[in-house]
Amino acid sequence: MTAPFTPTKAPTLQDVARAAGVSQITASRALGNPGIVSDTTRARVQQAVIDTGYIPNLLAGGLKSKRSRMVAGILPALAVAQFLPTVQSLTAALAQGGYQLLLGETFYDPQREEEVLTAMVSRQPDGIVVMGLVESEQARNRLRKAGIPLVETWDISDDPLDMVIGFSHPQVGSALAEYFQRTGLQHVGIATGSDPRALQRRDGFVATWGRAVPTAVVPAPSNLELGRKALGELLAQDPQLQAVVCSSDMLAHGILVEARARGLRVPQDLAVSGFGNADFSAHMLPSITTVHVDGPRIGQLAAQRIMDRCRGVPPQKSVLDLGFTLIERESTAAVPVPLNTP
Amino acid sequence: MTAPFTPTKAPTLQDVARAAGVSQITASRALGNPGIVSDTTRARVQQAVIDTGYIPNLLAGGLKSKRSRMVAGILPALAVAQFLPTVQSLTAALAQGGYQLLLGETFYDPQREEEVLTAMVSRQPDGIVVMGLVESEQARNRLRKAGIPLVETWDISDDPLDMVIGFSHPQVGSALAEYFQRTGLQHVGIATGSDPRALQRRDGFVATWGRAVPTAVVPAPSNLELGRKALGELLAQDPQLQAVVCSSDMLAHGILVEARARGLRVPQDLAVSGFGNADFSAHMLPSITTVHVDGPRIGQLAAQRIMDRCRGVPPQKSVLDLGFTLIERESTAAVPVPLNTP
DNA sequence: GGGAGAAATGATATCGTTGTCATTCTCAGT
DNA sequence: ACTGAGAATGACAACGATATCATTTCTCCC
Repeated sequence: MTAPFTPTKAPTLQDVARAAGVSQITASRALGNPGIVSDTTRARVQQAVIDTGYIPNLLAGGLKSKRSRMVAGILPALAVAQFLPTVQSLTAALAQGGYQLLLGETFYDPQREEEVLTAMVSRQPDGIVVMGLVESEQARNRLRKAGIPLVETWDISDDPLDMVIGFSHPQVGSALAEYFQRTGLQHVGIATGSDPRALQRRDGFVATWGRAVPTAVVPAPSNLELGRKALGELLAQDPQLQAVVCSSDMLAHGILVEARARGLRVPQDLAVSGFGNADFSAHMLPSITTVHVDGPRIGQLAAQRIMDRCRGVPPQKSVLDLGFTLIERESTAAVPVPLNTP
Repeated sequence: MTAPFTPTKAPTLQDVARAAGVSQITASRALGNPGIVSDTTRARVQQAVIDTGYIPNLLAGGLKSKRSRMVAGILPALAVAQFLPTVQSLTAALAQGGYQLLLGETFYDPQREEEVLTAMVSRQPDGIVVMGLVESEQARNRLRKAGIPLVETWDISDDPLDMVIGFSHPQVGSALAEYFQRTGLQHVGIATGSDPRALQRRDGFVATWGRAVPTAVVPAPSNLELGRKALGELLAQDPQLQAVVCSSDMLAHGILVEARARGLRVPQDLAVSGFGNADFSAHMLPSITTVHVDGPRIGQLAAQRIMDRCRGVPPQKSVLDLGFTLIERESTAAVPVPLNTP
């Protein structure tokens, strides 16, 4: 029978203070608010920290100060590649400010979302960053009451819980529809993941396109294999298919592969577009036309907004539309009508 | 001048106890140790929780109980795709046990590693999971003293800090060398990321191969573009190049693309292998020969070991070699000698 | 030299929970 | 009815830091 793991007794601020010959509270100030202690005291405390190997207990500090210096980051799944640059820049920006990221995955499941959010809130994060919007109405209510600074990202909303940094998915769909309208291609299909934002882009596309189009919906998160299958489905729906609009670059990649397997040339026989501007898209053969969104900036801004708010900076405009850019590349380059036609 | 954000006064256990008409400590037990309170009391407390909207403060609980119910997860960067399945299964397994993941990125930088680990330790995690081994000697010392359950993963080690779950990178390199030796190909090159484990695989390859090979080292994390460039470098070093061994599937993918750009057929003119068995590898044209490692299992085992240790289960064998599998696919399929030759 | 004001330090209470020990209550067994 | 074991509950202190208010020490200027 072994005793459960218990941390070996670590030195506390009390030990540091004793070693430095000052009171505990002075030691606390020397570390947390160095400006208000004398130079000699500060030096003595700093030396004592080194001697004792003291590492502050942020749980204890956070309990009293109500600043946990943690931020919750919630996303559907790490496998959703489009969010990774955002999460990466978020952690980096937070780390710089002394904050850490608490990670939660919802798997596009409202119930999981509620559980994850409750688990997060109980850890008293100083802020919450959500990839996408908070779906569950119950979760929305609880978050409103919790009053924790919150940033919803990768979307915009009429009814934000707090702050929103993103762009309009219907507009993306609409822009893609306009782009393909200019190509003059008639037989356009859609391959889309089943997540809410991808479906919004599809709806935006269809609305602007003006008529129904063959569609293959694959479960999110999408991948290359699903892209290959999707092309089969779309060709079954319309053997004269000329173009496929995809909800992710990996899906578009799958279309590319399957097209080659079937002897279809891209873009001559089939035009393909993606979404997200993945790091591989510019370097494929053919390179993939896609929609670029500044993911790292989203993460960086979210981190900044939350840290600002904790420092007492008044809230800025709460809905920030970062927009998007359609990047035309080889996978749709055989367009008969030039892009800049008015 | 706005006041800094402060959480609105949330109901505490005290409020729940008052609402339920019991003492605070009984309320605590009703929630944390339901077996030892009477059925009626438990029901009253649970109702009070709902009425008040109580969410426990795990910071406070953790301070006293010395159980933060958080686990630190440290990886070089989220952009290193091979770790994602591990992190994903880790968060999932931890969430199931009521634990949350604190994320830290080191960017292959020992100093960052130290900073990140200090930041983590100060949040009193119940365990730490590191992708790879802890590099910095100073960090290793501090972690030894901290006495926190720790799992190093994706590698094995003679001198583990605590627990290790992974496999031998030199052995991977060696297995690849043996495989390519059976093919009879003479002109083999290596395209590798600059991270320590990729370099170990390279060294293992070279040791078994028996002589120096053309090598292109690209900065980690690797991507498709770097793979394309690497093929150029390797062809410059050896115009008769017949095969490229890559340190990641994305790098191999880049080789594939660049080969096509140069009119080289894979595998007839150039054999290519990767590492990691990315989700796209099996579905490419040609599919990519690669080395498979059970990433999700690593995450799941790491979570289990740490949670077990917190529950008092005695430490198991501290070094666990999960091995790896070489998966032969089309990108090396034109081998003249059958794979199973003794 | 005296006193005002700032700088530096300290004492005490507190954050919200759980561990420990003490107390009350219930009920079977004699 | 009495004892004692066990169940159920409670009182109190403590976790390790910071907020608040109080006190001491120093500096500077008239």
